[in-house]
Amino acid sequence: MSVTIKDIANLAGVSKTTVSKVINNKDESISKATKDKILKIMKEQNYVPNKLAQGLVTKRTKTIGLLIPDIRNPFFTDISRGAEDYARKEGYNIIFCSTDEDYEREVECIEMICEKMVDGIIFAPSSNTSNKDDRYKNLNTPMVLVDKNLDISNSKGLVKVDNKNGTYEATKHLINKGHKEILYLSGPLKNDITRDRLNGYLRALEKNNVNLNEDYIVEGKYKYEWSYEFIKNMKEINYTAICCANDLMAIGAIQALRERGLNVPNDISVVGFDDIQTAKLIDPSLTTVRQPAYEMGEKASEILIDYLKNKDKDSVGTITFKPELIVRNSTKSIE
Amino acid sequence: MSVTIKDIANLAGVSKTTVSKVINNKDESISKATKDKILKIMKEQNYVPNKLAQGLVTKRTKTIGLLIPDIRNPFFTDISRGAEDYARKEGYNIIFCSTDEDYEREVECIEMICEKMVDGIIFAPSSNTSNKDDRYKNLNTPMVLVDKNLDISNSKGLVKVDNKNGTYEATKHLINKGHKEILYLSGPLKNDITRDRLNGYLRALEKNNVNLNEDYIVEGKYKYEWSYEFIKNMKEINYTAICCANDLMAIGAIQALRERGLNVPNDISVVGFDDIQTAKLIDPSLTTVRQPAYEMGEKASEILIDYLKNKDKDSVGTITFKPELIVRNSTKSIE
DNA sequence: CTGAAAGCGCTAACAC
DNA sequence: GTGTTAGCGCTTTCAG
Repeated sequence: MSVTIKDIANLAGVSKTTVSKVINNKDESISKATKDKILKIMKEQNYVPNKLAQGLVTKRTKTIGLLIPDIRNPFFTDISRGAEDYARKEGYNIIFCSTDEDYEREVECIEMICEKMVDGIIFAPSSNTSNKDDRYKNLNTPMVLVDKNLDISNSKGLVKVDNKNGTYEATKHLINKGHKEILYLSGPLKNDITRDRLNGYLRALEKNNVNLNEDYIVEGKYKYEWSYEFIKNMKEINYTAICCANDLMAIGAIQALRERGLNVPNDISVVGFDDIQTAKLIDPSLTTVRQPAYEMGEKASEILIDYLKNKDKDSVGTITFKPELIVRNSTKSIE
Repeated sequence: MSVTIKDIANLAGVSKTTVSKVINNKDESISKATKDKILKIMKEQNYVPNKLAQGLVTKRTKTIGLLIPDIRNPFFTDISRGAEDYARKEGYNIIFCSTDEDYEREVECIEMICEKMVDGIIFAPSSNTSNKDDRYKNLNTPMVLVDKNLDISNSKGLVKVDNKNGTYEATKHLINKGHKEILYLSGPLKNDITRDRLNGYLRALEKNNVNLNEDYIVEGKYKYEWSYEFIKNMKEINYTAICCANDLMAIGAIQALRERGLNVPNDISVVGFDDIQTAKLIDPSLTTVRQPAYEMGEKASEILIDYLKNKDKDSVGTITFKPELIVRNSTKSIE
């Protein structure tokens, strides 16, 4: 069937060992003549070394597993691409699994992936995964966590984004533009990330001596439809700006305001969070907070591969990325 | 280090063979007692069979390679997820590689992936990849092509979308609404897909006895900025509808029309192609043509895995998916 | 400078 | 019902 190291050795009239050495560039001790000969034959025969066999003896497969909730979520799409690009540079491939935030699936996927002897795992746990759980305990495959921490012994680092800082900057931006009545549309507060974002809003008010009006904080859903309905049905619009926990909510709010005859940004300013593609395409384009997802993916790969290169290394701890405020046309100074 | 089949065999006081048989469910001939014992020990020891070793002897790794231009392109994101979901159901994992439409990278990635002994490859070639090239020729890994055909011997099928039919339906929709002056904004015509889409437009006119005005066909770029500038700078708006080769162009056109004081859909109707997320979020929401990317990914996986199950199977030939017209608020009957 | 031999963890005939 | 043996394609001591 396909050509093996043995075939090359026979053809070249040398031993497998010698061929192996040139494959792996451990050829200081091989004469130029035989080396060239082997190389030539390998090329002619279109030989590619079987990584399975290699991996079996070296215990390194040069592939890493990527576990994310859903590749279709743009945040994770970008993380994946970042991870892939860094990995490729280092000669690694990526096996990916979408877990749909499903606990059982996470466990299944980890098992599948470990069987394949990946060298390491980049894992973005679902928001429900409990820290208490010990199902990942027996794992000795090294892991880098993304976005959410887990108390596991083989973790080599955590890459996350400073959500609090994101809404902090967004809110500060509004305050700097003279807004003091700022509605905050939050996602479901049972979730850490959601709470961090809310805290950023609160902190920005506090730091800038803006009074907090509890009524301005509304817990909702991370959906266009939710914010649209909410704003549409509000009795009174007694604020000059809205800070939203994600872009979809911001876009829904803008649409509802428009239908109520209010202009964004002239009457009301709106900021979002995420910087989805739509943010720059709508009218007015949306001021929002971009998460450096691609860079985070790269970093996760980097930490994992660095560790793989030097297994004495300790966990790098938590690497926090700062989100970036992108100012567009949905926010405006008051008056 | 990690526990092997040998350890289990020793612990259970049986041979590796016996353990192997229960691992692979070839246990008709194993007594219930020993089977249970082995199972119990495997569980206790947290044993997972090493797929590398298995693969080395069975010649099947249960992983498939996925080669796409860019995972961040939503069309390919959805294809990937479809492929992944079907593959998982069948016990396969996916290694993915983004090629950035780069010819050299495609070749590199295929090589990397073949070394890892994937059982098959799902390949969406870059638009520039020439049929003439023979670099993929020596491959004996089976392949299913997506979106674009390639003349390779080991192809087991091609999954594509009927682009022509897509613009045909979109144009027909406009004609049905009474439009006769329909501007067509095309992408770069060197590309097959782009030409197919244009042909759909032409065919719809012809079939419905609408005169073709050559001036209505404009070759541009698949970008928001291009159509925005183009419409913004047009001397005369002498049409009642625009059919765009993708959604970004449609959205750019709508923005430019708005800035020229024209209302969509009251003054001008606009249709797009792709159904990106933004399409339903903008105001007015965009009538467009959705490509069944997820389903295409599933199908590609299905074809490949079917073949893997029965290697006598011939190529299934070309499977063509019909795009779906999604009618929203950017189109309206004339008068 | 090169090769023989052992072994990675597993499966698959074929005996017993 | 269960075990023996050979071998998948490769790397790695260790000799020569």
